Amino acid sequence: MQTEKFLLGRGREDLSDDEKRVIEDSIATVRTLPGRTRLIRAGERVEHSTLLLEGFICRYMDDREGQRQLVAVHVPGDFVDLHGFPMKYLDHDIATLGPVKVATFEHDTLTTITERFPHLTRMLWFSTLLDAAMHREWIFRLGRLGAEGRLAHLFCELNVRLGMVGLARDGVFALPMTQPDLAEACGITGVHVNRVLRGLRERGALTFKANEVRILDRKALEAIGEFESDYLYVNRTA
Amino acid sequence: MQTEKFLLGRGREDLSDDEKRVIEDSIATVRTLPGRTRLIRAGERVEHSTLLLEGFICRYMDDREGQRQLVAVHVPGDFVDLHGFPMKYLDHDIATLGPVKVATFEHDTLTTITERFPHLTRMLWFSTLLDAAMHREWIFRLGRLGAEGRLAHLFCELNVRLGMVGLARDGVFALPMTQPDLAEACGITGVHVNRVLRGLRERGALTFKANEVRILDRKALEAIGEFESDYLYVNRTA
DNA sequence: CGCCCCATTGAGTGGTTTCAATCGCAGTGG
DNA sequence: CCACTGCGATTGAAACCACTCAATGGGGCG
Repeated sequence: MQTEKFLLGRGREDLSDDEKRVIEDSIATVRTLPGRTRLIRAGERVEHSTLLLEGFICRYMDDREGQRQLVAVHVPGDFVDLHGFPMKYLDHDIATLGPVKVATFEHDTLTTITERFPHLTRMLWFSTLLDAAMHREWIFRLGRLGAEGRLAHLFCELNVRLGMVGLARDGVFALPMTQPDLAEACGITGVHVNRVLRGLRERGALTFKANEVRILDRKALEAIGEFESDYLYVNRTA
Repeated sequence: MQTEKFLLGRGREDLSDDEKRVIEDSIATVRTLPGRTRLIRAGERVEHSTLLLEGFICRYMDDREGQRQLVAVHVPGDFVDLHGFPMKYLDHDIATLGPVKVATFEHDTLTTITERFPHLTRMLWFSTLLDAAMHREWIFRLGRLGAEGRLAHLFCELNVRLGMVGLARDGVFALPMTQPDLAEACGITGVHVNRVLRGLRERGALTFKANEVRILDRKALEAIGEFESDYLYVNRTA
C-alpha cells in the first residue's frame, strides 16, 4: 500500500474502500529522489501530479534578486501539485528538502477519475482547498506576526500536520530544513532566524537542531504564534 | 444575464454555452448589500456559495488583538466562497467593501453539477485554484517586498483583474478601499500607507483618492512591486 | 452642530537588516 | 592524512525601515 498516508487528515476518512483502491491503482510511477532537487519549474507544462509518500517537499517563488520565498511545505500524504491538473502549468517552483519518495499520477488518469467518481473528485478538490487554507494562514502569519511569531506558528503547523500522519510524537519531529530555509519560509533573514531561535530556546519553548525539532512548551509556542489549528480542518464536524 | 462576468478571465473561454446556461439556471437568489457588511463568519456552516456580480468583497482573518489581515480581495465575476462547497465551513470571515450585488448557489445544486458536468466541475475547481495562486502571490508580496512594493503589487494585481472584467481602463479604476483597508491588505499600518502613497504620488507612479486609483506609470509600478501577471493565468496557452 | 472616521504630518522608538567576523563540520583533492 | 573549500550556525555593531504615539484638519452623517 504505497498510499497509506494519502490524504490522511485531509478528508481521508470520507473515502470509501473503492475510492482508496482507485487511487492506489492509478499510480503511474514511484520514485526516490535526493534532497535539494527541483521537481518542477514555474511555467512548465505538467502532464502528471505528484503524491508525496516519504520526506519533505517545498514550493517557492523567487524575487528579482533571486531570493526565495517558500509558499508551502509538504509532508507525507500530501498531493503536492494536484493543482497542476486543472491548471496545466504552475506559477511556482517545486523542490525536495531532504530525500523523498514520490508517486506520480498521469493527468489523463485523473480526468477519467473526475468523469467516473464525483465524490472522490470533490475529495481531491477539498485537498487543494486545504492547501489554499494554509496559504491564507501563511498570509496572516507574514502580515500580522513578528519574526518570533512567524517561526513559532510554522513549527506549530508542522507539528500538527506531521502528527496527523504519525511523524510527530509529543512535539518531536524530524525536519530537514536549515536556518536559511526557515528564513525563506518566514520572510526574514537567516541571521535573524538564528537570534530568534536562541530566544525561543532560552525561554524553554523549543529546541531546533539539524533535522530535529523538539517543542518543549506547546502552549507557549501557540501563544507566541497565535496558532489555532482550525484552518487545518483536523476535526471536521461540519 | 446575471452571470455575464462569471469566471471572466478565469477559464471562462473554456466553457460551452450549455455550461454557461447551467450556471445561469442554478442561481438561487440575487441580492444587493451595503458596504462594510459581513457575509460569513469563520466556522459557520455554509449551505450556499456566493458569486459577486457587482462591487468589491474581501476575505480576512483577525489576530489576537482584533487587527485584520486581508487574505483576498474579490472583483465582479469572482466566485467568492466557492471553496465553502467542498469545505462545508470557512476558516475566515467575508465582508463587503463597498455596496455589492451578489448571486447565491445552493450547495445541493452544486453537488448535482459535479455529478453531471465533469468538465464544468473542473472549471469551478480551476477557479478556486486561481484564488490559491493569488494567495501564493500575496505570501510572496508580504514575505519579500517592503511597504512600497506591497502596495505597488496590490494595485498592479487589481488593475489586471479589473481590466479582465472591463472595470479598469488605462490604469484607472474605482476601488472602495480606505488607507486603513490597504494597510490591512499589506501587513503595514495605516499611517505608513499614507507616507508610502505620498512617495508613489510624488514619483508620478499613481494617485489614490477615495474610490479611485489612477496608475500613471505602470512600468514603474510593476518594477517596484516586482509584478508579473503570469500567476493570474490571463493568457493561458498551456 | 457634534461626532467619528479618514487623511496627513512630526518625533521618537524598536524590530530587522546589513555588514562583518568566527567557528564547526563535511566533502574534495592533493 | 591533511589542506582546502563551502555552507550552516553564531555573534556583534551600525543603519534603516516601519511602528507607536500624538496632534491637526477635513468630510460625512445623525
